[in-house]
Amino acid sequence: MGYLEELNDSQRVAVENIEGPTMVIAGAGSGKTRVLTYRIAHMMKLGIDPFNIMALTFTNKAAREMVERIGEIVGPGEARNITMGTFHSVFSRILRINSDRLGYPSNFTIYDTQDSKSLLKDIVKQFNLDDKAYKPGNVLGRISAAKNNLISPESYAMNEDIKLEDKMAKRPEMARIYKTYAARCFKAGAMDFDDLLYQTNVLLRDFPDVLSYYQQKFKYILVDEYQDTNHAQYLIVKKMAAVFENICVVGDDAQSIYSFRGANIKNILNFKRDYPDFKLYKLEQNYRSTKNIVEAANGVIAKNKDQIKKKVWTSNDNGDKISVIRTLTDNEEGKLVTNKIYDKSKSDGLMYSDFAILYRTNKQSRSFEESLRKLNIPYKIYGGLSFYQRKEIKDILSYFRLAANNKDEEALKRVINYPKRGIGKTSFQNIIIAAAQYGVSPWEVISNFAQYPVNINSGAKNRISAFATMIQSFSAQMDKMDGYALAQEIAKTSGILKELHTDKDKGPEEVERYANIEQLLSGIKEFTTSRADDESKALSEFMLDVALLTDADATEDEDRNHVTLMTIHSSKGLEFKHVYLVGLEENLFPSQMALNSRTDLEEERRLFYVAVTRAKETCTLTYSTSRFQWGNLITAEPSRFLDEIDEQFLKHESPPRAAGRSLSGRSFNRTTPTGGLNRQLNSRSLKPLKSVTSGSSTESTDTTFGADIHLKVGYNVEHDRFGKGKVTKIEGSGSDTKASIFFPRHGSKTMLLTFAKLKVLDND
DNA sequence: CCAGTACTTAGGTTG
DNA sequence: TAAGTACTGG
Repeated sequence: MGYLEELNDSQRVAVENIEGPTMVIAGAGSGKTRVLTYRIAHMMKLGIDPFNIMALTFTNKAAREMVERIGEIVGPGEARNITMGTFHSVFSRILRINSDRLGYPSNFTIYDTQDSKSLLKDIVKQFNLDDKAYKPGNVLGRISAAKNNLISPESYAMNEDIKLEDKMAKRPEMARIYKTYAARCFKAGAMDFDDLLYQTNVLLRDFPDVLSYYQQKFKYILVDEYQDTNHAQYLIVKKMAAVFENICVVGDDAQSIYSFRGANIKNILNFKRDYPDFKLYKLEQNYRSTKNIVEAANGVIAKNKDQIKKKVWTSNDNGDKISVIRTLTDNEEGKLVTNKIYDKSKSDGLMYSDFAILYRTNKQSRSFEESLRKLNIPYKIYGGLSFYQRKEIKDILSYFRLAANNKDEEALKRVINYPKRGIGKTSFQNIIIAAAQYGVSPWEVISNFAQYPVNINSGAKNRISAFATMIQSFSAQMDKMDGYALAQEIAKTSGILKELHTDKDKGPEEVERYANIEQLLSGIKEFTTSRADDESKALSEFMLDVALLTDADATEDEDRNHVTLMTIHSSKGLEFKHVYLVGLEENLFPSQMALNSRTDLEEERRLFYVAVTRAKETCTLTYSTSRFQWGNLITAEPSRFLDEIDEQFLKHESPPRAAGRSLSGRSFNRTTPTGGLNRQLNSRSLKPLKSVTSGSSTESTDTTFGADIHLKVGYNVEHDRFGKGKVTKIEGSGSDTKASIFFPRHGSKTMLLTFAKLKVLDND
């Protein structure tokens, strides 16, 4: 068992003691994942059947990587039999198997946040309520909190405290909305994210045989990031572990940063109460960061009142002090950080993937994006709008959803008139009203007007019926046709491809939208071809988990050498050699909303702790004295967290001022004409930057960057999507330069050079 | 029914 | 500022 020798003493005992309730408190960078991985591998070495192990992780990616590493120790075939994944994905699978108990179809749709909000908006409108008081986000948050605390619509309506709260918040009709929302979801055969946990609880509560089955099946349960579980998750785990009590939770109370979505830090503190004879292991040696970083972070987190006592330490070198840099504007902050990354990568011969820019809020990414683009540095933004939430992807997925589950109301709403087929809002509204009257789903109305008369003119009626027939024909193919073939068929027949393929306005965004659809389709193809013979290749199978996938889960087989931009929240569990933590200003970090309560402020502090401890070698903190917010410049104060770091760990740098350091003098590292541009486009679609400089920027030039790919008529080029082609025309100038290119396989395209992913093959 | 335009209002983190 | 919505004229 050589793997045991790779562990330090405290890690090893945590790996070896596999029986009974166990809590592992793991400081930042203390090898938590390694312990979890080896513990499971060790269990299997001792003869425990992987089918009896359930491991709940924070991201699907973490689960995948862990299975892979366990596979290296015990053999990949066996490792695959572990039930491993996020709460949401593991329990959605369990719910599909047992859906009939709850009256849901096994292919129930998973509504994402967009779907939920859209439905709530409808309901608020239908009830004629004030949409200012009942904003979809707020209403959903309220329902979500209720579900996370296992409060049904009925008990919600009867709870006096809740009634009072809602009355105070000027939302007296909340109970009615919750009830209707739940009913509409149920009728649509849909669960929202919170339902996946809520309904699992219902399942385990109301069906003792089901509970007993899973209690016997999962003799060993492991939960990662336990500090971020909410009440619903806590109860599921507790029930399932009740018979064998072989439950191992791993976490760090100092890194609890998800209370806003119901995470309850008390779960970790109450473990002792639930399992009095539990074993506690602490991992306190940090292997990741320098002494300066570890100790600076310790000093800050010590200011929190509520925490489990531990002393994180490291035997690593002192390393560099933490840099603190002030800039005058957010744009300057962007340029400064980008320049530093450029310089350091060159002087130290580093990969761009050694660098991360972390921020509190997604919108801060903008100034860094702009600067990185200008320096041609490849980057990837994580979070924000994920691939699956893009409009064109959601549109086509809605067809797939609707074909798989006709009752899916939100999918129907999305595509009944997309592409345009003359079915307007009023018609659809009347359908919804009729559906409510008859007590059926909208789909039943539109597929059977004879039985459910609706007040719609006959022309629209015919068009709707034609639409319903089309969907039915897709549904009929669902189990017969190969998923990829059906997806293609739907994309074509629905008119989506044509819609995105029209000859007019083929701007870069249209081109990319089309490319995204193609990417989705090729993803489906990959899915069907990778499936074993005994596994279903149906499109519905592909759809099962799509709503649960996030950007962080995307496999990165392509170019990994990019700077990472992400929120601190998404950086949890990751590490980078060089971390730039930006926007350290009062009201931004800590967030303005966290200033009113001690618990909120402590969570911000934990967030700061998480951010700093991502860094292995250097950590740079920046703040700006002014910042653009909603179009006007606001002044900003440095964050209190800067003051909370002991001066001995800090070095204050002054920003390199304009003299001789402006970007314009620097050459863009144009090794290949398209080098960085490609990756930026792959990373994320970005609108053309109209004026790149704004505010106080001192920068003088923003030349025809990107457009100076030296193309001439007659060149042969290669495009990521369209393959090889020949340039037939060049028009416009500067960043508006357009080229017409003839692709033998796709016809002639006109594209903006600034955005086209072109590679020049030759110039004969 | 649709497309273009004027207007309003954003508080933050995610599966 | 920018995105999303409501309105209005065709």
